[in-house]
Amino acid sequence: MDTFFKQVYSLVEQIPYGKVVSYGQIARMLGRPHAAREVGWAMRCCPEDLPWQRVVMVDGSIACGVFADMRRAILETESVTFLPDGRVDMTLCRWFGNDTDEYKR
DNA sequence: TACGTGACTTTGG
DNA sequence: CCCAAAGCCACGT
Repeated sequence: MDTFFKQVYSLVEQIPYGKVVSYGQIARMLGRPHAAREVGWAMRCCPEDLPWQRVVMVDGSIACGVFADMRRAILETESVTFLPDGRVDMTLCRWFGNDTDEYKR
């Protein structure tokens, strides 16, 4: 992992089953609190090995894209808790790094 | 090298 | 509470 990009992939791969993380959250973990868009850029590459569907907006809503509906379906399959609004329950499913707590507000 | 764009976040009206 | 605008970082052209 030499690039921010690679770090994003590694981090997303570490997201446990039934958990989700926001773009800004990831960016903050990697030391780029304002690089949320970059995370989205990395996701745009859509590696099949990458569970990018677990990466959502900070408010729990699914990111843009024609696959938005599909992503929601996948997350439901992942046993992720959804709110009646159609958003992920970040309160219960937000995943924090293993030990890093620097990104905690 | 410079400008434009984007699967975001936060703050203000 | 909802809508709009600004800010930030990296890649593509």
